[in-house]
Amino acid sequence: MTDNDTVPTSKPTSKKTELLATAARVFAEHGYRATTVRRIADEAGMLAGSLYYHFDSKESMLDEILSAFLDELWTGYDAVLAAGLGSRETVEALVAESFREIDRHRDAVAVYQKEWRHLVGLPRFGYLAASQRKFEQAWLGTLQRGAAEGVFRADLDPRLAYRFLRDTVWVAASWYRPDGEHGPEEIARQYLSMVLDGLAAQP
Amino acid sequence: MTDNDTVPTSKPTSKKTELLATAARVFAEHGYRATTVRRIADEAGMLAGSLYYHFDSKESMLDEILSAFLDELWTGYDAVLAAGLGSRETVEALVAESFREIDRHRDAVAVYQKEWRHLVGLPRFGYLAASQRKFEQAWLGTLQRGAAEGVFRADLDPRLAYRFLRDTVWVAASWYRPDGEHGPEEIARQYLSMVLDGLAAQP
Amino acid sequence: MTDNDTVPTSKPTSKKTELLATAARVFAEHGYRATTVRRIADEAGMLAGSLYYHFDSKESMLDEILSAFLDELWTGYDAVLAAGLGSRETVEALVAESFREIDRHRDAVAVYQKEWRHLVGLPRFGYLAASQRKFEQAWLGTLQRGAAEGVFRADLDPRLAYRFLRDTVWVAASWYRPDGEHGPEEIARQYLSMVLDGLAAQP
Amino acid sequence: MTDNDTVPTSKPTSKKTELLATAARVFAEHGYRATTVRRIADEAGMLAGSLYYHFDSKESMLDEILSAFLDELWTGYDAVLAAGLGSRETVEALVAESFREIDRHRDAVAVYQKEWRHLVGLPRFGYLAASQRKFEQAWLGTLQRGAAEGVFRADLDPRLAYRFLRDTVWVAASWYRPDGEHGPEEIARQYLSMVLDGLAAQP
DNA sequence: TATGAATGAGCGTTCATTCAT
DNA sequence: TATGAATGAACGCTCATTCAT
Repeated sequence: MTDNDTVPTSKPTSKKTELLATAARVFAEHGYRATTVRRIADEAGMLAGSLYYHFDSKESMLDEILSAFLDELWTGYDAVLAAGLGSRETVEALVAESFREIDRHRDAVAVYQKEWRHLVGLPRFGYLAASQRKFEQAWLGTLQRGAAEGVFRADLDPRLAYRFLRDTVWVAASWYRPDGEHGPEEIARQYLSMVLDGLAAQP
Repeated sequence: MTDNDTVPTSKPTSKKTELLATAARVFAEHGYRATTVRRIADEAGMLAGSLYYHFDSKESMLDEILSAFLDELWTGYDAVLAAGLGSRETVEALVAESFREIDRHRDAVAVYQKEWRHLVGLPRFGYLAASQRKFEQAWLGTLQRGAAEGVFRADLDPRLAYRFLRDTVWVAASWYRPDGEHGPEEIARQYLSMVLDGLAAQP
Repeated sequence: MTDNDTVPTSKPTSKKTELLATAARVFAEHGYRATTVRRIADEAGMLAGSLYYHFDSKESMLDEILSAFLDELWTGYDAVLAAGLGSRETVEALVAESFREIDRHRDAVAVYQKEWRHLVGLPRFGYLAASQRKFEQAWLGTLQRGAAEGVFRADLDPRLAYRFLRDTVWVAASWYRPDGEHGPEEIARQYLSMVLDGLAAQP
Repeated sequence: MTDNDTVPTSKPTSKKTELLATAARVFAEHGYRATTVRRIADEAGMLAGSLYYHFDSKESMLDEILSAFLDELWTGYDAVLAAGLGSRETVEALVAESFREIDRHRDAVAVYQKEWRHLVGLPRFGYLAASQRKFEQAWLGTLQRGAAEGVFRADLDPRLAYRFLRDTVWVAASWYRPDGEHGPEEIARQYLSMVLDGLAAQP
């Protein structure tokens, strides 16, 4: 019996996963283009060339970061959408889920926000466009359903309301840092309060 | 009498101004880093080296684009702030002014949004930090004044409300395109309606 | 038993050292400014960009060439100055050491001669000025000591004599090529004879 | 009667001559390659392109600077050589003439010293090689005649003595600045004393 | 698995030069 | 005579990528 027989007991975050986390952090901080693969390697304690044992290219790192994030996002979103909630409860649950994803994938979200516009046209990143279509259907559909039911205001351009809601939530990724008093649930609660009831005092 | 006799009545946009508009457009579309000076020159119909007759560097183009935008922005903001309006009217006027600036400097705003985080630490762009401090004072002060006067809700974290409002307005630059039905004033009106009164139907 | 069995006995001049020798040769021949890094790379059998694996910049090549030369020069000079020789013997030993350095670092000396005036003001090359001050102290001090002791003529402007001696020796680097009959020791001997006793026939 | 009628009374240094003096000064200070034509134009108070009304190229400025200097040098040298002096007096007169030329054409001499090696191979500057051949004949011949006559030491390699004398005089151009006490004649006198009689005290 | 060394395409920039005005 | 604007070639340098070891 040798050491090789033992199963690793520490959580099996593979080297690859660690490298992706490092890359995501640097991409988020400096932008994808401005990040050199040498910089990623430095922060990972290896030489630039060595990364190519783990990844085909810098672009494939970006690809894996974004698709991993979107996979998790849709796992959460799909669960909400399948739960058969009312339209207001659906919006609340989607917003809460969004802030939870921002909390868990902050770097990936920041990278996504910065880069999707330049990537969406590339064949390799075709899934971004697909995700965005599905995303818009989910949100816009919920808002329109709510407007028809009298839960949401009917006097607003639904597309404008959709963009307002979408941007308002996701831009938070650029500054949101979890701390003692503002966990993702608390941020979500306050955001929902602002978005649904407005900033103006009730008369 | 021929056209040649007339003095040009359209403002004589200098070559430099035209080049800055071209550069801003390309920066906005592809990002500052990803934009090559050869690309800018191509779109301006000249060779890359020729740009250096008009500008010291690629960075100085960016500088001129951003500072021209901020100068105009503050001209508008300062007028609003000096008008002695009530806090709600001030917010309405600032939002309207913001959409007007987005309309007139769409490319510059997009560049600003994408790049300020990487620029704010550079000595040359120190004015960005100064502008941001002044910006926060203006908005946050107005929101707090309104909360104290009972015009805005007092149960919200004012910093969160400030960020919400700020992001919500400026992110619009990334998708807003003026068209027949949605001029900047109309967009501002609808945004204000959402932001102040919320998306939920009134009970 | 083949050649492959023998351990290389020649000192293993590193790639970096070889590249510096190549660079020094090209700098000496064409001047630092007129030398392109592509030219150096060509002569080293690589591409221009590859040089940057070994060096930070063209300027750092120059820096390493000059500081390596000055280090060796001062090793020799310091040994002479510490030997406690008489003033005439000190001059003779310094001249001999100088020609030995010219012989071993001919390219570096030529580069030094051509470029020091443009470099001495740059912070990076501050050590050039320090070296020159120390150099002048060593030579001028020795000449003045010899004049006081009656070994050297006392009717000459010492600063003029210093410059005369300094230039006279080092300019030789621009034409000196070692050959069978004129090794550095022989050149030094004849130079000393001219410098100390003059060209005129003794009456 | 108008101002236009007056004949210029100041010496008619043409614009071209002024520009050449400016160019020579900048070439001497920074080197030919490192000098931009824009810099010359700046110092002359015009734009770079304007220089091309006066000169064909940057190289032609260099050409005119060097050939003007050599013309004057040879006027002086030829007069000395034609005077039928003894060999020692010839050497003394040539040295004195050299320092006079250094005094009057300091910039041109400095440029010559720095650049001749890179120019001598170019067809346009073929006259440099011709001048150098003639120069060597004049000096070497005089030294050899003097050695044969017993005026100069016969135990020295004449070529070495020639180079020693040549370099020793002309390198002075790199540091010589005329002042109250050291005019060209005084410098020449002291140099001749060192060169002919040596630095050592007479026994 | 990782390294050391190199590649090659492309980047921002410089600069001598041209030329219509 | 001089200017303003442009050209085009070349420069120093960067960087994603490759590959023998």
